[in-house]
Amino acid sequence: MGSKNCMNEACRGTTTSEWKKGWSLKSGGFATLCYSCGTSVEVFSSHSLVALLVMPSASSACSWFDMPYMWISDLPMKIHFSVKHSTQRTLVGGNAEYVESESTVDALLRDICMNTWILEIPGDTPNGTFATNGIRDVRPVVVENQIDGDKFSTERLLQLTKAIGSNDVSSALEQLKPEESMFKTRQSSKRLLNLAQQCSSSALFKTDNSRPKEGVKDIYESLPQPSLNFSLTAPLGSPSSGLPFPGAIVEGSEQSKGSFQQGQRTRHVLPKPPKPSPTALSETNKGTGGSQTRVARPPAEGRGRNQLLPRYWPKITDQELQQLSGEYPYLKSTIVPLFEKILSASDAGRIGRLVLPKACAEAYFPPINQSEGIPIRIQDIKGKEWTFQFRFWPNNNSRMYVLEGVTPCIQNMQVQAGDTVTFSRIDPGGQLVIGCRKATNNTDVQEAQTPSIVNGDSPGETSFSGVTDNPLSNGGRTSDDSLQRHMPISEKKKARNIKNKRLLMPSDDAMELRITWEEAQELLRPSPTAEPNVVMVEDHEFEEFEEPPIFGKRTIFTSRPSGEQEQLAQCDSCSKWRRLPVHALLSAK
DNA sequence: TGGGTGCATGGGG
DNA sequence: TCCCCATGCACCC
Repeated sequence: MGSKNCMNEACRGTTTSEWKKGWSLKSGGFATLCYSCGTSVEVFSSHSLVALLVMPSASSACSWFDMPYMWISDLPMKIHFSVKHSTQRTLVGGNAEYVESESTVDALLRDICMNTWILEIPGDTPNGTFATNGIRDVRPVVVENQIDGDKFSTERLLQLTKAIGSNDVSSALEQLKPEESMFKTRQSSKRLLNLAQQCSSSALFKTDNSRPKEGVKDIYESLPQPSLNFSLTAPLGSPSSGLPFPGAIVEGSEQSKGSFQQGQRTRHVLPKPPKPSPTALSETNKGTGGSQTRVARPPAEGRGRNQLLPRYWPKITDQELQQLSGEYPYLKSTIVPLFEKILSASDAGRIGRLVLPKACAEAYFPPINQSEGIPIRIQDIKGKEWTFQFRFWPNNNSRMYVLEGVTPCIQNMQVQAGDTVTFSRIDPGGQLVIGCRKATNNTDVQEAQTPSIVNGDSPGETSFSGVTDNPLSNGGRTSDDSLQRHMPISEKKKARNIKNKRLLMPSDDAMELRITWEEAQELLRPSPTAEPNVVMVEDHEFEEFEEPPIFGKRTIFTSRPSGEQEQLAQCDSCSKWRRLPVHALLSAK
């Protein structure tokens, strides 16, 4: 057995009181480090991390960092990290040569924070990788160093660092004056996009020093230009960009941690929202501006995304996206809407099972092989984390995916059947987020309430009272449940058969029909083009029309000089008042 | 007996 | 005709 060397190239020590495990190695196992280096790695891994990305001209800040800086191979930048530790000064210097877009830096830092990166310690340490191990409490701060380096003073850095030290990222960021805002030039946007894209396309970087840097440039060239939509809705990737990042790997040690995220992030793509089309993949909120346009967005790519029905496409406005982003001050810009579903009665019922569209489940949730499934953590938009059981049932040679245990969450969000639950993902990181949207019109509600609209009405009645009953408002048991319990089987089947959505009409229309025949009569009027024939019936003169009456503006009843009642309706075309056709009157009686 | 669980059924796309 | 999925329902505890 040969002598051991510390695998930190800067050390290479051969003697130590204790050998420690360092970063994971491509070849498996961990780097062997001397006690000192190993301890540094431990400290780094177990404490909050503060990363400051600064422009090269601020490289003087490097003198502050007391840890090996991280060279992200294949990326045209260096990031210096240091450990935020109670006994240590928290600051980092570094240089990121290509930083422009706030959103991309956010994405980068977010990824650093929430995922595991394999970072290479600079120098000739081909096997020297370093895992950040998804440090969750990282508070990344992006600090601009203006091209004019004077604006980015050491003093300023210290100010910011002080804020950081209190773990108050917001205040640290707020201290950044607008003129200090980074990322103002467009010059390097592509490179930054690429950077963030690479960061987000894999939670785990495998570095490869042997790869020529030209490859990076190729990726730049194929990147889309940043835009609001891009930054907010588009995952940082594009199929045409040649992603996944060629160096991306799924490290075995981390696979269990987020395997499904890996798979997605290496391929995800979210095309720009389609233009609102009259064919109804979109709906626009009344009286709102463009930012409120609710657009059905083809979701981020996932397994089987192509099979995703448009009805499950997330319909989310830019404004909502921004609101979502607002929930994550430093996570903004990469909330990726995945899919949504209008809650059915059974989804929102007491059983607590939310049926997931199969394609969505298979596209965006971890693959499961066992029927009992796996627990899955999903945050709501308030950041509260819920654990559901994601599982499936065999069903006709297929599967039926459900989320179990959703009742508390459903109740917490105060949603009910007809409301929409949305599933999004924070990228990078892959954290699933569940949100909700209240039904904006009765159609959605009614659709989900179909079971309540069963033959509860006796023949001859014209009431559509079932429409207004919300089955979820009383705990999910629908009114027809009790009815059906007392029905013979055949009647039950009949009742079920009536649950035909195509027979339904929007509630507004139904409401229109919740009137008496007398009231309906007032709405009858002759067709505008109809010419009456005057007929005498039992000495009474009636205008008779060939064409049936139509529903329209209310009619009025008047009395003739003879004392007889007649019904008049105003003609649309000529505005003249006309008598209603006799058969309308007769049938009304 | 009531609630939970898992599968079956059947309408509808 | 196939597949999805909302919901029914039998079984179990």
